Amino acid sequence: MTAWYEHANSELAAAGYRRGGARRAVLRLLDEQPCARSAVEIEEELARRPGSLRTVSRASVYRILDELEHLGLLSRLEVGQGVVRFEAARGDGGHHHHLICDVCGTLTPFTDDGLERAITELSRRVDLRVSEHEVVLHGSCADCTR
Amino acid sequence: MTAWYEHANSELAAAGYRRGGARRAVLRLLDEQPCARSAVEIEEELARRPGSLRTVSRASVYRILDELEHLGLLSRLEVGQGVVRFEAARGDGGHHHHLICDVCGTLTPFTDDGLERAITELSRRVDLRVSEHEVVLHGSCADCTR
DNA sequence: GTACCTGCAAATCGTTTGCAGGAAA
DNA sequence: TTTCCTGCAAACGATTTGCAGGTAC
Repeated sequence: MTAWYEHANSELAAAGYRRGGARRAVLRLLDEQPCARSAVEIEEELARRPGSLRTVSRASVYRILDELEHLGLLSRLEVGQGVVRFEAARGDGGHHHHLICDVCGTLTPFTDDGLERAITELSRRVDLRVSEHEVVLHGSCADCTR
Repeated sequence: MTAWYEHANSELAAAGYRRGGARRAVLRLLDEQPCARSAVEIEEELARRPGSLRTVSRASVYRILDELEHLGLLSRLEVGQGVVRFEAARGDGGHHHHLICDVCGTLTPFTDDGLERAITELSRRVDLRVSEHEVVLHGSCADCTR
């Protein structure tokens, strides 16, 4: 469990949410993920390991993801195939963007300082109060290109 | 009608597609758009002006968008609300990215050379053969911030 | 005990597909 | 006439919602 998990719990408590077993399971699973996951993936992963966590119904997974996103604890990522994925918003330390293989669908995170600088600068000049940004590079990964 | 419209028509002919009235109407509508549109928006817009273009069934809109995307004539954009939007891929001249107001949903195009340079450079070092990229800045627009 | 939390099943909504008639070549 | 193009309606799959029972406080 990382600082994000602790932070998420206190934010939830501060927002008046009660402790619910389903929510804790979703939080812990998301806390372990290296990259964004969809609601269906989360539901299946939780069902796959009844020992360590617990199963959570699909409706609850969606509701929980929605609450967490509204509290700013998750980042939403939409990329290909009309599926929405979420990942822990860990603040500056965990900020990254995504590479997606359009052949196999694999999602990989990456970071780039030059990119961040360019985005910070242009955010100042556009006619929008920018709260978040997201960059996705599409292509074919090493496995699929071979 | 722009060069893109002409180009799209010859690409379609070269790919062996016949001339269909529905496809021409979708092409012309997309040719007029300043920014990405969803299938539903396209269907409604076509139905709204029976004089200049013609109505096209929703299924055909989806099929046509799919064909055009596979021929590289359209760029796909997924941003918020689980809706897929498409816009004419006009080549270097028309390359741009998007600002989205998370309050009212308005989509606005923008361009930035510094951003493009940063992306070109990082595309070289990542483990993906990059074919496209997309940048979205989220926030609240001037109207919604006031 | 009250108000929130959860699961189930039904409802939505964007998108896709099967099929039959109409149009282009 | 052959093959493609379209529309309609049904099918699909992700997401949302209504409702009833369970749980935190």
